[in-house]
Amino acid sequence: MATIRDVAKKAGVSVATVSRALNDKGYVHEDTRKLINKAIQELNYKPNEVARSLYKKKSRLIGLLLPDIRNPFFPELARGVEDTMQEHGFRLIIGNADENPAKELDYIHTFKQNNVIGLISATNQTETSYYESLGFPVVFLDRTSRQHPSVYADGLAGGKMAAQEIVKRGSKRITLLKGPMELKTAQDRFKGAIDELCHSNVNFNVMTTASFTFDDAEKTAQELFDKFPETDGVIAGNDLGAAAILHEALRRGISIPDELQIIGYDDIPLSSLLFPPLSTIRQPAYDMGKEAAKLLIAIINNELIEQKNIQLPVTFIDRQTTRKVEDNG
Amino acid sequence: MATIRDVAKKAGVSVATVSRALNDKGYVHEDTRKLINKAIQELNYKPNEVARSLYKKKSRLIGLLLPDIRNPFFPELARGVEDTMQEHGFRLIIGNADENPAKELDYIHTFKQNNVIGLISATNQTETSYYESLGFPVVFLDRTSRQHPSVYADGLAGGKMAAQEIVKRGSKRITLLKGPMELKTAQDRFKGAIDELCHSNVNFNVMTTASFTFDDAEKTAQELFDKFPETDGVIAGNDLGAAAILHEALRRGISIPDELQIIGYDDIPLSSLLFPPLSTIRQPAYDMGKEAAKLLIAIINNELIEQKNIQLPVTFIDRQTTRKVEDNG
DNA sequence: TTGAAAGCGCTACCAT
DNA sequence: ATGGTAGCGCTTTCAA
Repeated sequence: MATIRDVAKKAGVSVATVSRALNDKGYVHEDTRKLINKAIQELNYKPNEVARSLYKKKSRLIGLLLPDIRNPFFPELARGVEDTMQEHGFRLIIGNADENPAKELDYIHTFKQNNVIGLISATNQTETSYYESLGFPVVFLDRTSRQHPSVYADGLAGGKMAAQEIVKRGSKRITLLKGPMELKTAQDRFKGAIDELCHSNVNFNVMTTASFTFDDAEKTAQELFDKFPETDGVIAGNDLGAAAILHEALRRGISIPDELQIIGYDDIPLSSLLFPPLSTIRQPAYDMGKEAAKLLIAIINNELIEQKNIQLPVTFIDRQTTRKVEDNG
Repeated sequence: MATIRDVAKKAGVSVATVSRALNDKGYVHEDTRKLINKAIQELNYKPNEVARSLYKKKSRLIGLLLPDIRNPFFPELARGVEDTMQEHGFRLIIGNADENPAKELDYIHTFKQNNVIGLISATNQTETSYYESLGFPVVFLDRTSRQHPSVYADGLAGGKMAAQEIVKRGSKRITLLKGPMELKTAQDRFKGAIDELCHSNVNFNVMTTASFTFDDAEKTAQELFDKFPETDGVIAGNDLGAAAILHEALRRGISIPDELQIIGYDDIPLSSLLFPPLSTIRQPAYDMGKEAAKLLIAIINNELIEQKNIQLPVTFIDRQTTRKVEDNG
């Protein structure tokens, strides 16, 4: 591996000059620059980012912490972050916290020890103390926060919307699935839904799901039909949960959406691939990632931030697990 | 951030002694060690990995390069790698190459510039020259290779198995979906299937899918039913593709599995959540990730490797997009 | 058993 | 416009 010394020697200049040429800082004569570039070419020289980072105490690396890489919502988020970071010359290192505080802390250390220049965290932990005095800016993604900059979708509105749409379409005995307690975003959408349901003229009951994983989704689905067989409308905590409900309903020969309506949450790519395609509340995952990246970059560049908590709107995606609305006039 | 100097000062010893204590190298008196540990505690000292890495030219970081983080197969792979690496004290940095050679190369540079100690690559590019003379070991995952160590599932057997099972269950006019040309693993399973089909007594035709993405899967599904309406059995290139076929078939009112049988490939978590649940050839993604991690660690530790190309078996998962087999005697 | 000092590759200050 | 050099935090000889 060629070093800056090798380049300097080959170009017949000092390392200081090479460094200046490399970073476009200070004066470098045009001819000298050409000499240097030639040497760089010939040696296939790439600056050692570790040495750079050691001196500057900042790398070009951004940490991205995901709670569960297996939930399709998060890769989508990650892509939004990645694409934006790429454009701005930052590189992403992704950590998967696995809904596990110990792993989360571990990754935060790794990020810190490797001099990341900033961190985007999409984990669910309430333990915000991990993020204090890290020495680099943090943006929370898919999570609200007062103290830290954050990007999230409007969960209250989303929950309300889900309830409105399913009621409007005629469900009378609704089961509302409540996501994990510790997940603030899940609680928001739950709260939005329950508010709306309380103000409407329908019966409903509430079931709590332990987590947003495949396994728990399947368990919850089974339980739902055993406990509340008269349900004619389900508002799920996320699309994975909705997919499991849909699956179980079809298995039991329940006709969708005639006997049972289902509304999911997230609009993960899989949702349109289900049959019938899933009606859901769409969170703009990719855009959320993009916004978080832009926000972090702005902070890194010390731009003044007009809005450090960005809330993105959600939309109802009217597919085929809900009936066509009757009134339209 | 406390440095090793601070610790040394506080403990009243030299930095060299602290370093020795830190790394369990050379002699350190028990009393001195206690003093040092106390200082480390009080200062909440964490060694700077960047400085370490600069000197040793090796970090504790492992690069993992994924072709497409949105395809659920890869997060599964990643989890296998991650869990094993975690156990051994290595940290993972994940890059998403997005099926894009430029991004792939870019990540390889990032890994190199950040002194990763090893790399696991699950990308599809045939461009193996990127991986020459990197200065650290590389293990290919979900990809065969002669020159480099690799871990993959038996695609030939998988394709053959898919064909056998669907023929055994009575499909007579089969459409075989062929994955992207540049994807060696896809070609293997295709080859396995077509070999078997040629030796059997059924008609079949072949359709090529552009890529293994959600969008292309949907397009291919539409096309299939337009072009080959008489198809009574589909062997898909992967589960995403199979899900799209299933979706389109149900949309057109085709009864599954009575009129049409479908076999997928991968067994991603979503497959059992579809309705009817998808019959598929299972690749042990998590285990593949684990094996790749173990192999890389062995190479890093200079252990002698008895087997540098590890092939894992695939299995047929008999769910409900295939009929029950008739003969069983 | 311990410490002084060199050096990993780079940047930035200060001379020239 | 260019170069010498200190120093980022750590590990590792080598000497004591």
